[in-house]
Amino acid sequence: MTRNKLRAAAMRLFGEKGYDGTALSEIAKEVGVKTPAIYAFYENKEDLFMTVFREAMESYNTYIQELSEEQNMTSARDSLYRVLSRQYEFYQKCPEESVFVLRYMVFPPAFLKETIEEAFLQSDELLTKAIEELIVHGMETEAIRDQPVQPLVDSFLNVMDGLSMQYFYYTSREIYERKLNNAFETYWNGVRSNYN
Amino acid sequence: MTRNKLRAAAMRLFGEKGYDGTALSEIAKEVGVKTPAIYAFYENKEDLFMTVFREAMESYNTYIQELSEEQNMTSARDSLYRVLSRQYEFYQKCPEESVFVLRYMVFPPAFLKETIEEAFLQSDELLTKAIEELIVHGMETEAIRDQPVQPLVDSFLNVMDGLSMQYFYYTSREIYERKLNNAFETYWNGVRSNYN
Amino acid sequence: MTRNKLRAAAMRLFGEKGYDGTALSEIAKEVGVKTPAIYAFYENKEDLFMTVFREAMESYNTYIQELSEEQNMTSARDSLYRVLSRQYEFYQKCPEESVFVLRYMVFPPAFLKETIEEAFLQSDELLTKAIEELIVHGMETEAIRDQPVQPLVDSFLNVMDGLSMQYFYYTSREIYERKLNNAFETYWNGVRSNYN
Amino acid sequence: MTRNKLRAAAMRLFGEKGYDGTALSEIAKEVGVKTPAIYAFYENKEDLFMTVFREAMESYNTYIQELSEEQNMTSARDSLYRVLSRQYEFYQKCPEESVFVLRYMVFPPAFLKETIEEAFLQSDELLTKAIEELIVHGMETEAIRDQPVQPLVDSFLNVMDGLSMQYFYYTSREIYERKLNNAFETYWNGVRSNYN
DNA sequence: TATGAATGAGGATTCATTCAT
DNA sequence: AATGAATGAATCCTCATTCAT
Repeated sequence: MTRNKLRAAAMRLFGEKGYDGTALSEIAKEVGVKTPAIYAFYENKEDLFMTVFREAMESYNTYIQELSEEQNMTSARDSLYRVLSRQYEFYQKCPEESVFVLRYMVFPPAFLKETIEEAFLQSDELLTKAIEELIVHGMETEAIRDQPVQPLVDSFLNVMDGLSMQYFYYTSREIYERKLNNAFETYWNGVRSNYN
Repeated sequence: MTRNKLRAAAMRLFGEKGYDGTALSEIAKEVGVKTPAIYAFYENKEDLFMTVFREAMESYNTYIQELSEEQNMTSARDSLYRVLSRQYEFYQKCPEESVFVLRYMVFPPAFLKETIEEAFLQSDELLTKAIEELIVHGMETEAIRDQPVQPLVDSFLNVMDGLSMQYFYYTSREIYERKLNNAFETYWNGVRSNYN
Repeated sequence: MTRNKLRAAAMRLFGEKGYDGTALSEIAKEVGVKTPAIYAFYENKEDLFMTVFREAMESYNTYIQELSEEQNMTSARDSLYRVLSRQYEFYQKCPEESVFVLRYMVFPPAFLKETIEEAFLQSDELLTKAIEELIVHGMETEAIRDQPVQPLVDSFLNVMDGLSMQYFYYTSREIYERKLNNAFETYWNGVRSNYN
Repeated sequence: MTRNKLRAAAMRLFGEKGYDGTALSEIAKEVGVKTPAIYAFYENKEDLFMTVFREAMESYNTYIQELSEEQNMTSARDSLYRVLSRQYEFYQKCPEESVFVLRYMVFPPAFLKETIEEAFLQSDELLTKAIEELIVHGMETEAIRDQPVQPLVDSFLNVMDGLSMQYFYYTSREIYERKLNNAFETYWNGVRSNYN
């Protein structure tokens, strides 16, 4: 119980204030426990952080994995849009995990640099593959103009990354949703075939 | 002299390791001076940080401002592309400033949250206006299909933000350049008129 | 069972790393038990230490006591030599007890200073008496030159103390045995009568 | 100034209470300074300890070195006796250094084991050589019976080691001096020639 | 302008100990 | 007899900051 509450508090605080900006005492206090209690569950600050990091990554990867699984029946347009809105959903449902992942993906603490690079590459590959399938499927059904696939994947990922950043500095829901839709629409215009 | 060296070192270190992760002693050491020397030039850590922050923002804003100024003669396509490549140039020429701006734009330390939000909004407005002009110009010359402007601006900014993030986690130059070109091409495809 | 294993582990670790340098958790771990289990058998760290201390002293004293008991039949030379070799035997058979006794005899933790001084004096007296008897016996049989007894006792104890220290910093068996024999030989030369 | 006072306080406290039993705060308090001030002069606790250790060793070695230098004119008996009384002098003049050296020679903290063994061997060799010269000199002048040298060196060192230990647990000056004289007398009886 | 000395505040971590189970 | 959870006290150490020089 305490173990999990600690994990949750750590996720939130590390995400919000950074590794160095978060004192173990704050995490403990948030859980209603004294600092040394943390050491009953985690070896040290790094260990707590790593545990949280792994959990956040897993949570994020799970969400990505599920993309490939539900793609099937829907149109390419819908399923690509679905990717963006699922990402948005994830940010809303798991704001702590999201901030955490984003923060440490881009600005890992020194001791995590390598681990994170690996985790990132792995995650990136998964996502790339999922998007690729959707796009290929779109070409097969002629929703997307026939053309080299990689550029379309690249630019879709670019849209996603852009939306990631923007989620965190446009706090207004409406503005974000507008941006999401507009970004997607332009992307779709750029890739779709002229038949529909 | 020392004052400037301190600013530069602070820029680099605050950017790389974060506000809390950077000790004044590290900054001093990088400059070859003892910690208390810092206090001859800056009131305290926050002051040093703020100075650096203002400088980075100014550097970034200058680069944006210049966008509007040189837009004129070239085609809309070229000038939009120019925006992306200038951003890229900025990242390459001023990597310290870039990391710094990106980091504190997205993850400001608590005491800076408000200041940064203002600075961000201001900067964002500048950029938005500049892009808007380019796009309107593009429509006037019929390079861009006639349509509401805001969505095109939104999605261009989205492309830019995406490229920002990607610059920091795709370390390979080639990959990044490919991604930049692909993102732009898709964007352009999505907005251009069918005449060219 | 556990009680004894704890005692043994404590003996070894307190002897090797000192009172302050040994954490209860180490002792527990060596026994394969969690720290609080110690409190089922011992009141606290001091109590455990004292128990161990008493045991080590008893073990040491027993060995000394036995000296007097077997002295009888043999020649003075042999029985004095026997004292040194029995001390050596003790070090080899009970290395933990030996280190422990030596360490806390010379460097008792503050809270034990008085207790240990008493224990030491008592032990010293026992030993002194035993040696004295051997020497007197040696004079009676004219193996040892007739002369005041105390100086001979003093210097024999000095030889013993010297060998104690040396045992702990000359790790090589051979060197130690050589030193033992040489020390004894010189001593014997210094005290023996000229008849043999 | 503070640096030296710290060294002195550390010498005393480390010697008296052991490495783990001595808190930096105690050392600081003895000097009339707050704990962090220590870090202006020493890297950390180990560094302070090592500095003190080196100083104590040097002090001890110097004393040994001087033995060889003044040996010349005096009789072998006098110069050997001189060694013991100089050792005694050293204990009295530099009680802190003495306790320190003895304690860590016999019971080094784990992180010092190797360093100390080296230091010890080196010191031991110096001393051995010095004693050897005195004894050889004694044989040349026929004060000492002609015989193999090593045993006489061994047993003299044994006497010295014995007196080391005894100095620390016989607190009475008179008793110690008696023991010193008696030990020496017996030793000398054991080695001297019969001519004098 | 720069430094050495010093400090208060705070941070991670260890440890002996307690208590409910 | 043994453990998991928790804590108070203390330890080493870092850091921003001050001040006299």
